[in-house]
Amino acid sequence: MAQRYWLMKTDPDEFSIDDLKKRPNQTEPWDGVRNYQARNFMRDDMRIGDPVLLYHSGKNPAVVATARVAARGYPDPTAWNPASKHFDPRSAPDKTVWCMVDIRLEKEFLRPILLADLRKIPMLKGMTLLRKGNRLSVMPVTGREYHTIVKMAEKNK
DNA sequence: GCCAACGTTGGC
DNA sequence: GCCAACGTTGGC
Repeated sequence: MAQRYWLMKTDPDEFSIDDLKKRPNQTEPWDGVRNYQARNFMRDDMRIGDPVLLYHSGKNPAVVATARVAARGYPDPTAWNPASKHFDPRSAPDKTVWCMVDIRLEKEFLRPILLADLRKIPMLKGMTLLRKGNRLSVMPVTGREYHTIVKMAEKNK
């Protein structure tokens, strides 16, 4: 299969790039995703080494870094932990409903690339992220989209 | 803080 | 199987 590229959202109040930086190997299991489409991408399509754009939602929404898939899809144990806010009683260790991948930080952007700025780039007009009402937290991006955004970040010195 | 858009649930 | 009601996401 051709190289795949991804964009993954996180609410920085929950888990931000600064949290990711502090993790061992700057790697984190991407737990807590509770959307079937996003789960299917992680379970079925993401491969180790796939490039990922890391996105902060909320205030000043922006792409903040590049990252890599560091582990293929595997069961998300928070789903059967009653103490977790992402607990789902339908899930169990022997009956997985939810999956996650590991994400390793690659390079933090010197300056975040704001969503508002992405909207100004004609090349990015078709991006899933920019679609009205988009709520997916894990989504594919094209290679052209990925490289366009990385170049914007490199220029932003 | 508001609200549009979306996904899920549950009654029928 | 339909669809109204509800809860959540997330931009503004």
